[in-house]
Amino acid sequence: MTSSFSNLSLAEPLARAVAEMGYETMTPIQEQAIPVVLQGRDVMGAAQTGTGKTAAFALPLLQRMMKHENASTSPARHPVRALVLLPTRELAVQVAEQVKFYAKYTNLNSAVVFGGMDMKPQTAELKKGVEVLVATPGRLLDHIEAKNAVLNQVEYVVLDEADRMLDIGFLPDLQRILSYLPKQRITLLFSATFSPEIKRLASSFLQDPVTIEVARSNATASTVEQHFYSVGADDKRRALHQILKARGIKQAFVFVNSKLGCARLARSLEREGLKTTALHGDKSQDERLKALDAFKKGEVDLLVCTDVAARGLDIKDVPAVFNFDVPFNAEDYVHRIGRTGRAGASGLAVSFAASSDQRLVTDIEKLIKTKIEIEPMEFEEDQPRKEQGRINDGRRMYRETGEQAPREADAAPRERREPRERREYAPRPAARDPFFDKPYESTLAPEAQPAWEEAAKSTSSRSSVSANIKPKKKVAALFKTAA
DNA sequence: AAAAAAC
Repeated sequence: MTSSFSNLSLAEPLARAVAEMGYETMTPIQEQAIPVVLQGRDVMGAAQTGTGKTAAFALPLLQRMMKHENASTSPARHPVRALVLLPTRELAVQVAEQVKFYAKYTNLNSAVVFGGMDMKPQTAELKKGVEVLVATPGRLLDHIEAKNAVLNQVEYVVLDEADRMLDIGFLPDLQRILSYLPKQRITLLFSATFSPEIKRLASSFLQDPVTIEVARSNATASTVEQHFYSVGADDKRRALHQILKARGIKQAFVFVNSKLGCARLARSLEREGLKTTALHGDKSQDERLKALDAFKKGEVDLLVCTDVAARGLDIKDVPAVFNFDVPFNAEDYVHRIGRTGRAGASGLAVSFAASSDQRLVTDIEKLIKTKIEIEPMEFEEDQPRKEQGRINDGRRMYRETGEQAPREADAAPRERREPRERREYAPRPAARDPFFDKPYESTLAPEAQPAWEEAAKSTSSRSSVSANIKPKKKVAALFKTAA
């Protein structure tokens, strides 16, 4: 029997917010996780994308915090009692909004801190006193080091998208953050994907955890129709146009593997008449938030993005996801296509696989335990390919039709060009630098060292390679090219 | 083969 939120006997202020949200029946992950979190147990929770994981931890957490209000401190001060960590800034914003909504009738304050934006307003917010802090790792460390955030009274830590937070790129920051927290605390990990290694690593962060798996982890939502088409790189745009048209798709995520590819594709599609915006990590944070907002409001139809948008983003009724490139990690496939088919809605996921992507497709097949047929892409006849080539006067022409492209001035207005972006796309070859001749020294703060060493011991050899070794590899590469 | 996360 599925149970409703009303049987939960949530505190009245929370029940009111839940009702306002329109929630009635709990999703399976909510049904299973909420009672366990209310008991104060550590949790490792896996559930498919789009099934309400945020509410599954936020509601019971707020409920407990209301019950044990100011248990450990004087009422005059508001120390951070719950910390929620996320792997991208946009996700931090989204989760913070949700937490704020659930807590709106309680006395609990919440705030969000993330990089790419001015420190000052965040600092001011923190000084007011915040019980629930939502954050991305780097900026949180900044605030900790600036003594804007004191975390020694944290009772709850949530790692959302936990497998990402524990991966090699985030682990050092995460370790440092955890080293500032009391050892006695409740830790909650949530994700749609958990590899066996990550599960093992995760258990070293948890005390006697309850594992909740409402579906096999790594499972895709059954409401998403998935297709793989065999398409060469040059035909992908044509294929995209055709499928959008044939299936009458109004809005879609279009995932690309690199930031440069993302910026280029967005520009091409815009020029080809599609309402498009790009979201990737080389844009300013302001532009990132604006791009996402425009897509949410339906002002643009296509969000061309990197994996910055692969996880967690909850946008209602997006009917389709395109993998313009097959993702390098099979897990990212699960997360990417999880942007559609949310909350029981139906969705379409279309991936373009070049022949060189065969291995990646096999990886995905293994992960989701589903046979993938790569279908041939059949193009409608007499649709001339409009490939553009440079001609002498610098103007462009369409190769196959011979038709000349409009002058820049006549063309549709482009997005404002960013000089910064261009610089980063054309890095100069690295010069030999005396720095690299010195042995690498850890830049970790001394107080973080023990935690770091502990992590190195407890993780697999692959994970322990992280921050210390990488620079050495670079050194080796430099010597090779120099020799 | 890349992206993300701090200045």
